[in-house]
Amino acid sequence: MKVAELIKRDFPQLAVSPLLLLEISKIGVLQTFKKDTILLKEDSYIKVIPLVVSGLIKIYKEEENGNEVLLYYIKPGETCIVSVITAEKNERSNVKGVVEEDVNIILIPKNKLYDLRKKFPDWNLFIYNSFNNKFDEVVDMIKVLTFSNKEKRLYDFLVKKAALKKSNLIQKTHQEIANELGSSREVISRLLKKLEKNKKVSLAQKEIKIL
Amino acid sequence: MKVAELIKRDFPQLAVSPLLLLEISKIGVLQTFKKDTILLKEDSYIKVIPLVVSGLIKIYKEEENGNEVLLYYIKPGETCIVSVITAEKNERSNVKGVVEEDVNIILIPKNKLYDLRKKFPDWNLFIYNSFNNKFDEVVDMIKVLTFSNKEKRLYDFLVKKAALKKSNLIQKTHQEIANELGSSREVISRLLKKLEKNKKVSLAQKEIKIL
DNA sequence: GATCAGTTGTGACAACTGTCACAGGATTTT
DNA sequence: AAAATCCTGTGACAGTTGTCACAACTGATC
Repeated sequence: MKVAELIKRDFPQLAVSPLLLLEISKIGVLQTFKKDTILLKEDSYIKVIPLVVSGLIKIYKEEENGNEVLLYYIKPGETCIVSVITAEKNERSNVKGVVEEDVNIILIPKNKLYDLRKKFPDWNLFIYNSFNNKFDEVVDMIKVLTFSNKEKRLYDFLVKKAALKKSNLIQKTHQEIANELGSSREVISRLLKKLEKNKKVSLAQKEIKIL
Repeated sequence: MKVAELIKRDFPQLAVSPLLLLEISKIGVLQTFKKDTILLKEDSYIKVIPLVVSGLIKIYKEEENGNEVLLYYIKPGETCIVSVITAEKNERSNVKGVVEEDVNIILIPKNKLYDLRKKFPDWNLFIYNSFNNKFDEVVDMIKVLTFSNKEKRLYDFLVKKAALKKSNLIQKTHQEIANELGSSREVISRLLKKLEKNKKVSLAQKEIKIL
């Protein structure tokens, strides 16, 4: 499939302007990455902006001592908003991007951003939208972190992940979940057992089913 | 002082483009608000975008049951990024904005946003910058909420507040601090005592001094 | 200076979370 | 099928946080 068609299918926000669509299909390059590929390291400069066509990318924030928290996922039809903004400011990334499920992404060279921003008001709206969505997500996370316990945080995480995967089966180890939530394996195991007891999930090896 | 001069003084980011400056001084209206004025309610539509000239605005996220958390402050030279984006999307606000210290702000009518975005690339960069800064702040907050205890969160809060006030004296009751951090008064009192014992702060009625 | 409202201090207790220790399943490799 | 490795379950314990109860202090007003 051509880039232009992919865009039409997955980026309805952009579809309003055929001109922008044409531009992106001209400057964008379609590429595939496998699960666990590190697309973006902390402290590195941004060279390309990704538009996700299929698959899932996860964005982490790292702590000095090696800990990390998952901030959010980037799903098809979205771009990595922190990449865009960091690139425009010519700064280094302060988050980490890893492929969660094999992705197809359209890569736009960083040096085209200026043109897009200047020539296509639609591009800005798209960025504003993306920004708004991710901002809402992290603010919601702050709400949960402030007022709820780990059990709710864990359950929210599972439900959101299932929605993104469009499947109620989550294939992750307790350790992986602990890493993404910035907790410890034992705590996650305990809470999952509790959720199982309360008929919220069912458990198997490397597999959690949302009920 | 005229709006144009205020902008020149307080919005160096915008100063690059005399044209944009001129435009804002034409469409902006200078206005003053007293401490505790509610500038923005949750669920209300955005009518104007504020550019803070002096003073301080605080942005809250509310929970269903009445709890709230402080997300960040808006200081001179900054705009309310969520207002801009919410306005562009024609949605209702999902945060609350309150005057923390008497403010002078330049108000820009919402319906001028489209023009600014379309005609002035500088405006977009300004928005991108603001966005980036606030995003960093909330992400940092997530880091602290995930990996640190309330004592660090409290101390970080006090230090940041002092920096914004440009004074090491913070005039707040323990209850007010508890509300802003989404905690309870007793916990804050206890932790402040502990900080005092460790020579990090000194305490008096309605007053905390950072040492 | 007595009263009162608002603010701060503190002990007791329960719930939650992280850590350590170790056992026991499940899967893969040999 | 034995061994090795990875994954999960669980008890014990300590530190943190929220809540309740109540005392004590401060500043303002009468």
